[in-house]
Amino acid sequence: MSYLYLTDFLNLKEISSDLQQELQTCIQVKEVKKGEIIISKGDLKHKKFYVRNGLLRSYIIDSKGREHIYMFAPEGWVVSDLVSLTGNQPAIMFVDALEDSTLEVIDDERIWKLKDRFPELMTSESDRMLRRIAVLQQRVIMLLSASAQERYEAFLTKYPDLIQRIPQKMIASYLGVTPEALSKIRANMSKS
Amino acid sequence: MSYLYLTDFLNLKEISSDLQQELQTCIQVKEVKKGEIIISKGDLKHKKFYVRNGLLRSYIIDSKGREHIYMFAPEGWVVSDLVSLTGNQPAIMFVDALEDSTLEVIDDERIWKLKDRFPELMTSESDRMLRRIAVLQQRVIMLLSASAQERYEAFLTKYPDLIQRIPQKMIASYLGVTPEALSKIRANMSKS
DNA sequence: TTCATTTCTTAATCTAGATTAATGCATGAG
DNA sequence: CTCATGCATTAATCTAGATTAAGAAATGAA
Repeated sequence: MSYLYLTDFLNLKEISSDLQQELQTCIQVKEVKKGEIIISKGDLKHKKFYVRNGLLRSYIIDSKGREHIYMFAPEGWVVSDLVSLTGNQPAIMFVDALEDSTLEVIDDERIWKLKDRFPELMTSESDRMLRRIAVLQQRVIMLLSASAQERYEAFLTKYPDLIQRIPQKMIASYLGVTPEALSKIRANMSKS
Repeated sequence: MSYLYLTDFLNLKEISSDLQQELQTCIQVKEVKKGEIIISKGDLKHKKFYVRNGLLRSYIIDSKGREHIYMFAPEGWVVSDLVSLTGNQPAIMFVDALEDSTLEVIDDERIWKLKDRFPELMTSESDRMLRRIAVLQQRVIMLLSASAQERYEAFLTKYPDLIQRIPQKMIASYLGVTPEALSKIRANMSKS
């Protein structure tokens, strides 16, 4: 039954049964509990994870010991420390589960080898990268130009379904403000 | 003589003369003067530009009329409003020249058509996207976790050659601070 | 259920960086 | 060369959001 998820992961409408079968050997299903850490800073052979269901987050811990959330990954998203991973570097981020989740561990090297025979894999990867760039671009623009309240409002609009699933203090961290500041903003907003 | 540049753009060591010839038809050299605007917000059929030499920047203008620099593009870089471009949307950014520059205007649709015959084009594009993601990731992390001074110091380290070429107020804009704040930071730094 | 641990909220301060404003310097156009 | 416009600097204020602290509400483990 995981064919469905793979197709989704690859963002391909049509997928040949040949490719389907090959891809089966490139993924491995993994169940994780809420709170479980999947990638730690320093990990060397970390992986890419497709979220079948549940919710993950990736975050850094800065030099002063503060946590900053880089992204959330609900169902359908892929998380990893992409930059470290492709550069064969130790991870600089942590990834953990905010909910019990079902993941597909992606064996990227194996998929890489299929690219000659299935060029559509390249297209799919480009698509996914472009979407990541779009998210990051928007994030940079918001951090540069919008107030804390504006960033929160944009988050509400963009990810309305995530609000109920993520503790406020983590949304605050994602937005680059303290939990206290976000609380004040919310109080203000509900007044007017 | 522009073969050299194309090869560089594609990030390929070896390039077949067949591909080389095809690529010639996909680029067009363009000279721009300092101050010239190359992409404006709202533009529909905007392009991708490879900077052969010179220096460009891309920036947005927010709802309050403030300018925020999204990136600088010195020689060897590619600029465009990538997200809008691939989504066939009107540009949300401006791109202009900070120095007289020589550009290669890239006809992406035409290159796209070559991808079946030259799969190495896909690899090259993926590489470039990944590097863009790496830059954006670092930018988000800095904006979330570092003080204005720390961001400036990181900029100095990462782009030492750009300092002399870019007015201070534009570096300030890139870092997300006012020119006055950056000036104070620099005064502080030179004291100690 | 009960207790302990987080999370959220409110409030009093504090501070990095914004705003405003004035001055001296470059730089480029004529 | 001269003037005008924009750039960098300094300084006086102001403010969004940080910090600190404490209590209330929610969550979770035993």
